[in-house]
Amino acid sequence: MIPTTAEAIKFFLSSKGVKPSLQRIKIYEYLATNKSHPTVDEIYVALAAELITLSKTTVYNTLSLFTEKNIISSILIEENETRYDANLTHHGHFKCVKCQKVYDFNFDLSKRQIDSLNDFIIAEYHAYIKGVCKKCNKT
Amino acid sequence: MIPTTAEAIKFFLSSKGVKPSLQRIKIYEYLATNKSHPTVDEIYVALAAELITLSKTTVYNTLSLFTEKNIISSILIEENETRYDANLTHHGHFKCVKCQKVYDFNFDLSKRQIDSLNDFIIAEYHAYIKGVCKKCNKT
DNA sequence: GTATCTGCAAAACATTTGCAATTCT
DNA sequence: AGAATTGCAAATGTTTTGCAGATAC
Repeated sequence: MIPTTAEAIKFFLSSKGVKPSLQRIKIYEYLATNKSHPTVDEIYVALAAELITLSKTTVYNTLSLFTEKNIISSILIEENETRYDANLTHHGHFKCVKCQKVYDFNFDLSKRQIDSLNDFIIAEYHAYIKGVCKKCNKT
Repeated sequence: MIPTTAEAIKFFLSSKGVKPSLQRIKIYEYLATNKSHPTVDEIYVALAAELITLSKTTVYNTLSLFTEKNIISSILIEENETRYDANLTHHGHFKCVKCQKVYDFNFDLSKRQIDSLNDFIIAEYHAYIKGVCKKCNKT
């Protein structure tokens, strides 16, 4: 399960070899409680209200560190924006080209046998779909 | 089949409603004959030798136009680099984190039933995997 | 008190935009 | 000539880097 309380996050980050500074805890907490797959900017804007000295550099540093340590994963759906996800279970992402929202969908590419990749070492599986979501489709 | 001769490309682009200028033909030809999923820069550098007045703006314009008209597709595997592919059949991409090469693999996400996306309109399917390729794994 | 972490300012890239020159018919 | 295309130069936006000050153990 993904930890969501400050205490649990503190413990979780420590267990991954990351010192749980206030900034790091808050950034992880934001990712864990907002399943919106936010961009760096979204995280920065949301947290800057509370952490008034927060810099974007710290957000970048922290997200890179988390990604390296396999604490979160980065997802690519749109050019020139990287999004982040605290949910490390295998799943796909759907981006609505109208409302820009990113939805999760149930799909595990790792369960598929892919013959042409025999003898390849696989580190990450990603699946994404673009289109128009149910809501936007109605309007 | 993907056209690869200048004549065939000329005809193909016209059939898609795109005027076949020299630059456009050369850019399409590069994509059709180099299955390396090149970046904008790779295309530009490769063609600038021959088309000495070629500008990167034209490469950008042309690739955007091709993507809009569904003549090619853009693929995202790495942050801050968009790659392009003239092969429009459904398939996945594998990027080797050592040699940086991008391989195709056989996989068609569109054939999978994804229940959580019922009533969603789907425009594009993408699957990509990162890891270490067979060759790099041996060395 | 020494390592690490944070954050400002500047740099580095990829991509886009405005616009003038060129090309095609 | 008129419309579309090309390409230069400048602008934009995201991410990275260098470094100084702050913080933690």
